[in-house]
Order: sequence, then structure tokens, then C-alpha cells
Amino acid sequence: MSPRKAAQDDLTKEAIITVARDLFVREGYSAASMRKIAVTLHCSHGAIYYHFKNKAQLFYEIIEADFQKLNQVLESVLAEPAETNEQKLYNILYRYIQFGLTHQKHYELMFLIRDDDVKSYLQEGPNKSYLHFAQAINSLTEKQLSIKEIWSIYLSMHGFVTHYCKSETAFEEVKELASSHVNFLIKAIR
Amino acid sequence: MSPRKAAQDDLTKEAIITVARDLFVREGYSAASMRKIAVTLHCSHGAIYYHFKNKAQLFYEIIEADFQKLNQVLESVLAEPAETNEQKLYNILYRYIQFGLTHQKHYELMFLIRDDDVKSYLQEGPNKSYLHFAQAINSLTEKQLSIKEIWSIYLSMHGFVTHYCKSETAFEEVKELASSHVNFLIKAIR
DNA sequence: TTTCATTATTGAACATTGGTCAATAAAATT
DNA sequence: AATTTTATTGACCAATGTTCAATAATGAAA
Repeated sequence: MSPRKAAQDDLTKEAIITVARDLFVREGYSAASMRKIAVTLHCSHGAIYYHFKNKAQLFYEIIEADFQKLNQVLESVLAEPAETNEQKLYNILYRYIQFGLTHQKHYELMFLIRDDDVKSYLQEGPNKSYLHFAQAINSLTEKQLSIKEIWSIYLSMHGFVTHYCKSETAFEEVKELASSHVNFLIKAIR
Repeated sequence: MSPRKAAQDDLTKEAIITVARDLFVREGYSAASMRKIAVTLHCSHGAIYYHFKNKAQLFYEIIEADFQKLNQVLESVLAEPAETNEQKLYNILYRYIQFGLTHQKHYELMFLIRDDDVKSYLQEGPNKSYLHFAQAINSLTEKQLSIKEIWSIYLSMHGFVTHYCKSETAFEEVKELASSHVNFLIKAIR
């Protein structure tokens, strides 16, 4: 038997996360198995359970980081200079779609996973991202928008990304459509 | 061994579909197993494979019927009397949300399943339903709408339903929100 | 240096899954 | 009565998530 690796290639949470994220993104939640992750890490699948309670927990830690990335995108657009507030608003919405469609698998993992195990973990991430989104929109519109209107905009954006994530269409292929969708939404609040 | 049932309770496709639909709706695609279906049917799981090529094929035949149901809903709203065309337009959109949220598991199976096996089968259903939707909207608006605008409306509706399907919120709980979302969209094309 | 406790890793084992297929019996046909 | 067709069975396979006793590597105490 060989029940242990040398200390030098200690199995760290970091290493597991790196490999697991790649596999989750490439194959999705259910197809990415603990055993496949273990093979890439050159360790046994059991070892992963020493560092993470279960598959859902491992997934959760990965996806939390992705939400932070989305928040960063939104913040950076807010920080960018733009001619008008409406231009900036357009940018925020457009970039949200761009993020979703250039990280489709991530978006899917973040917002579309329906696995019961996972569901109990994911709460804070989506909420926090939405707050960012809402606050940005609120700060960029002259007319005071109702909470419901902002929520409608968000859901409408989400619908766009969701649909093209499902059909696996690249952002490049639908950027004109994205643009007109955003303009459509802006028209609704003008 | 008892390699066959009496003829009277012959295993029909109909019987399998009835049991399978119930299980798919209650537990979702992946959790509903062929073996569970077989137990309820009092047959072996192997027998199901005589009638259906595989799980995805069984799923497909079930879900096709659901798309027809959605189309019926849309048509019946079109047939209903209403004060104005705008009122009717409101009804169509509102009822779409209602359908989605009162048949959440169905909607999920119809529009949100990401399983690779299933993906290859599902094409026609969603397309046909969208055509119904688009045609209805087109017939109800005075101003000639562009294809893009109609598509934006559809995606925005889809986003609403998708979100509340995921959080498993009952239609009753969000009917006011649904109403304001629909009004929000109507405003965008006025 | 030797002992001992802690920490990390292994892989066998379990239950469950979708799917295949030879065996076989019931039903229909000749 | 014999034969063909049709439907059903359940053993079997490979894969999954998860658990856990066994065990080795490590660091601290003696």
C-alpha cells in the first residue's frame, strides 16, 4: 500500500479548487465527478473529502469567487468615464450580457443550476450581485425608478443571457441583438 | 423466474408515460430514475427500454405534449374576448407567466434542462411555441413591431419565469410582480 | 533518539444510476 | 400442434457520490 503522498505535493484546497473549477466549467456540475478531479490531481477521490464536506460544498466555494468577478465587472464599468449617464447605463447592461455569454458555463453554474444539493448553499452570491446591479442602475437614472422597474430590467437581462447560454451561442454572434435588447429596456424606463 | 406479466396489464407506452411524467415533474430529470419508474409500474427497468430507446427519448415524448399544452393556453387567450387589443396583449403575457409558474417543473423540463442527452432531442417544441407567441403579439399591436422587439419581450418574459422557477416561488406570491413586469414590457413598445 | 499524537491519504465497500442482452415465456400465426 | 413474433426479466456492466477503517507522514514531547 501507499497511503500517503510526499509532503512536497501536499494536496491543498487551492489546488483542488483550481482543478475542480476547470472541470466544472468544461463539463458542468453533474458530469464533473470527484473521481475525475482526483485523477487530474493525482490523488484518490477520498482525499478530496478530507478538504471538502462534499461535492456541493466544493462547488460552492468555487462559485462564490465567480460572483465576486461579476461584481468587479459592474464596478469597473461604473468607474469608467462615459459621455452621459444613459450611456453608462447602456454599458452596464451590455457588459452584464457580455459577462454572461463569455463565461457561459460560469453563468450557468452561478444562476441556472437546479441541483438540490447545491441549492441549499447558494444564496448570498446572487443576492449580493443583484444589489450591485440595482444600485448601479439607480445611480445612473435621472428619473427615480421604482424597485419593481429595476427588478424587471434585471429579470429581462437574465432572460437574454439564460436563453443564449442554453443554446450555447457565442457573444460575438448576438452582440447586435444584445445591443437592441438593452436599448429596448432603456426605452421602457425613459 | 416469472418472465412475463399477464396480458391484461400489458405495459403500454401510455402507462409508462403517465408514471414517468409524474416522476419527472416531482423529482426533475436526473433524479427520476428508470428503476423508480419501473417500481411504480410493477415491471423491471429493462422492460421500459423495450418501448423507449433510452431515458432522454422517454423524456422527449413527454415534454412534447407539454409544449402543446402551452400553445393551447396561448390560443385560448387569443380566442377570449377582451376590451382592447392592449388588454389582450396584457393577458397573453400574464398568462404565459402564469403557465410557467403554475407548472414550474414542466417549464423547467421544457426550457431549462441542460442535459446533453436531452438537448439533441429538444428543438421543435420551443421553436413552435415561440412562433405562436410572436404571432399573437404581432396580431395584437397596432404599431408594427420589429422582430427584435418581439424577441426582447419573449426573453424578458422567460427571464421572469426562469428566475421564480429556480426559487420555487408560487405564482400567487408574485402575481402583482408579474403584472407590473408585463406592464413594464408593454410600456417599452408603446 | 524514541515515542506518541495529530494530520493527511488511501482504497475497499456501499448504494444507486443508465444501459445491454441472453434467456424465456406469452401470444399470435401457421 | 408447431413455430414465429413479441414482450419481459434480471443478471451484468461501468460509473457515480459518499463513508470509513487502515495507515503512513509529520511534528512535538520525552
